[in-house]
Formats: sequence, structure tokens, C-alpha cells
Amino acid sequence: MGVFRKTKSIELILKEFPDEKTAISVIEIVKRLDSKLNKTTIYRVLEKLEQDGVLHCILSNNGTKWYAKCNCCSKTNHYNLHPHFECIDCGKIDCLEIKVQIPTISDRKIVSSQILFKGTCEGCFSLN
Amino acid sequence: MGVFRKTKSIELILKEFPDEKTAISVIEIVKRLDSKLNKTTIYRVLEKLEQDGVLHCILSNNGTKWYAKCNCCSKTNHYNLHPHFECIDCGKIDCLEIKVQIPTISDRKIVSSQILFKGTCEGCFSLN
DNA sequence: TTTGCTATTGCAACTAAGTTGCAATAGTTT
DNA sequence: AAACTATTGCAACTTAGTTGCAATAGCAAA
Repeated sequence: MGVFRKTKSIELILKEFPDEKTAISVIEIVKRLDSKLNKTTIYRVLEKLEQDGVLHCILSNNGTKWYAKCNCCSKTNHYNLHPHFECIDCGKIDCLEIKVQIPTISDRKIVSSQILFKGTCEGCFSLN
Repeated sequence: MGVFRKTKSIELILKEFPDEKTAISVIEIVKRLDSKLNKTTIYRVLEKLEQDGVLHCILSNNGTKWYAKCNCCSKTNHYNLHPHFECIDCGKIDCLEIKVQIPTISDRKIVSSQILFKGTCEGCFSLN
């Protein structure tokens, strides 16, 4: 939304997202870019990138914010309906490329959803 | 888990849950019982009631904790697989008595899920 | 290139949800 | 009634996330 200047901050932050599936916690981004960017800036840039349909936000099981790249969103239609997976062993979160049926409920209108599955990820699964 | 004494705190806190569907935020409980109980106690009792399968915890869209009564959980099997609904107008959260298909994913094991639909609830829906 | 506009950034201080350690209190059992 | 220990209250802390404001830096027009 609004003007979008090409700034160092945006460039640095976007570099932290290697692919379309892996989510990163804001805490981790702040830690990684500590010497380069102020945490306020990071929060604001992430929020703006979310509004612009570049990233989407996921809430982890402990209530902290994570972000991941969007591959189906636009500035006007921000769909975030795919589910996410949080590993209870290593803590990582990623996007699942599957569809979950969104139900229709009488008298209510569902606008968006937030689906988080918890369990053991591929990596940790093979270690057992 | 552990011993379960019948204390004033447990009684007071359980009184705040009128039915099996309506969730209450911890913040709200702390506010309501401000003159009667310490917030630390409230957090601890809620956590214990969750471990004992009496209540289940829901994370709202802004990352705060909400609790609701369980009607299908036991001390040993704590299932929390039903979805919840958060109203984007009035902010209330409640349990949905519908089943959502939990997918199976190769190489991963899903242990639990957290499904939050957001939209307009019956009450707010009829106001428009 | 320079000027001016204003979006963006950094800083410091703040907010508030949730946690921790410990001493005091109160259920429960003998 | 005594003793044991789970539970509670308090105060201080932790930390993710926010706010206000002055300084900085993209960008467009001159």
C-alpha cells in the first residue's frame, strides 16, 4: 500500500526469504540483521510487505510472528488460506501446499483462516 | 496432572466458563477476577486445567491466549482438533462443532492442529 | 545537478502479556 | 490438632511488539 521506495531495508529483509515455503520468525530476522537494521524498521517493513501481498504472516504456537513469501497473493487479494506446519521438535515452520476445505457456516461469513498443524517434520521424523 | 485440591481459585475461574462453546481471553478473566485473584494464579490454574483436560487453549489472531471448556478431552488424551471462529467485528472467539479433515502428509506426523477461522459472527452478521 | 517533498529509518522510551522465585497460606491426610 | 505440601500472592522481571519524533534518504521536478 502506498509508495514503495527501493530501500536498503527492503532488500536486506527480502534476502532472508530464500524460497516460497520456509517461514522465518521476526525474532530471527531481527537477530540476523541486528547490526544492519533497527528492529522497529524490520517490523514496519514486514508489515508493509504483508499489506502489499509480498509476504504473509503466520502465528506460531507460542504466539510469535513468522513470515513467509506469498506465491498466490496480490495487493488487492490477499489470500492466506494454505495451512502451515510447525515442528514440535526443531521449531521450524513452513507452508504446506495442500488445500484445506473451508466450511460454510450458517449465519457466519468466513473471511480468512489460519491453520497450523503441529507435529514432526521430515527432517526430525527421519532422525527417530 | 498432579494433585487437584478444591480451591477457591479453581472454583472462581471455572465459574467464568458458562458453556462449552464460548471462549474467554485470559486478559478478560484477569480483569474480571482482579479483586479476587492474582494474575499469576489465574495463569497457573488455567494451565493446570488445560493439562487436566478441563479446558483447552486457543491463540487469537493477535497472539493472546483464550480458553474454552473441553467436552471431548480426557487427562490422557487431549484432543483439540475442532476449529475455532474469531469475529473480526466484535472480537469474540468460540468453538465450532464441525470436523475439519486433517490431512496426512508423507514424511511428517501431525500430532495436533490449530484452526482459526476469521470472519463475521452470527450476532454481528445480523447487524449489517 | 540541485532542490524540495515526504516516505522511510533509527532511537529511546514505552506497553503489556506472560513468567519466575520465594515466602506465606490453605487444602488434605494422619 | 499436627504435619505435609500443593497452591497462592507479591513483586520483580522478561520480551515481543509499538509509538512518537527528529534525522535521513529515495525520488521527481526544475
